[in-house]
Amino acid sequence: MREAVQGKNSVTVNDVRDFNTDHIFDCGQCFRWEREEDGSWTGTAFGRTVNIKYEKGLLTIDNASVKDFHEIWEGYLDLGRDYGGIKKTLVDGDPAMERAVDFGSGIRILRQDPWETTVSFIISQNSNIPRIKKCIEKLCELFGEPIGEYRGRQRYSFPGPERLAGLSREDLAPVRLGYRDKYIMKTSQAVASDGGAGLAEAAAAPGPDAEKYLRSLTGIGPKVAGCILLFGMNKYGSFPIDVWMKKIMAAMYGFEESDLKGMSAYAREHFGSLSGFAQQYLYYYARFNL
DNA sequence: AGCCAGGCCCAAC
DNA sequence: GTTGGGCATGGC
Repeated sequence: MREAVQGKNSVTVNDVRDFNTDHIFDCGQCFRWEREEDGSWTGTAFGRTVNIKYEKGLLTIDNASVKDFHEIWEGYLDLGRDYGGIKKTLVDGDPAMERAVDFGSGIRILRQDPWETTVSFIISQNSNIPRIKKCIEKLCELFGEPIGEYRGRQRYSFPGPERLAGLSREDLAPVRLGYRDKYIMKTSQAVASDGGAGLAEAAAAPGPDAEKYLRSLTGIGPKVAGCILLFGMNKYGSFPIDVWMKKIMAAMYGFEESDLKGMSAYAREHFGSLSGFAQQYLYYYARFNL
């Protein structure tokens, strides 16, 4: 457990390494964080809105208590993990990976809520990040719970499966989900049908079992499942491949962009249980350099 | 204006 | 089991 110091409605943590808020919140793993003028980031997770600032080893979380820090943010930000060690392992004998790791050296894989991650990545398919963010914010405004005002704006929680399961296409129309509306409806109904037990079991199960459950839901194929496994279920052997990953795997490792199987096999062999971390360094590098 | 986006479903091989 | 067309919408 990290030592955290209570300030005026804020918490500070010292000696945080391998951490960069721009890398973390702008690497496509989360959609509810916005960059402020001063370079800090404001966002909502697990029903709380905070502002996170990082400078030279000092992490400041505003609108949070030490209790919140240990209950939510320490885990969410994955502060217990040795990213230095992970990077060293990945970079060893791989100059391409070294470039990617240097570029996104402060990336951390957030430990997000499984349900929010599931819905978010169903929405993400065949879309782009600015639009995905807008859809999710609208979804929360319309169907989440108001959780108080922060920095001059009312904030909303992410709506649970029971709430979304009761909605019609007409209800969802203002969210502008396009054809994904029926995926959200069907998956919400399926998850709510057992009170979320199936999803919770999947999150606690080994990767392949979790993937089987996710693939049984409507609107979740291999790529979306991979993202949910990685960002919402702590399955770090997952290596989701989207169009950007195809491009970077072609550019850096010489694959044909159509050779998904080859890419997956390569990740399994060379990155193994660290495939998810490798994927994030490569994805972030691709997004800003290709 | 037109192409593309953190793809999936479904039908046809 | 693989492949290809269709899909809603908006960012750029």
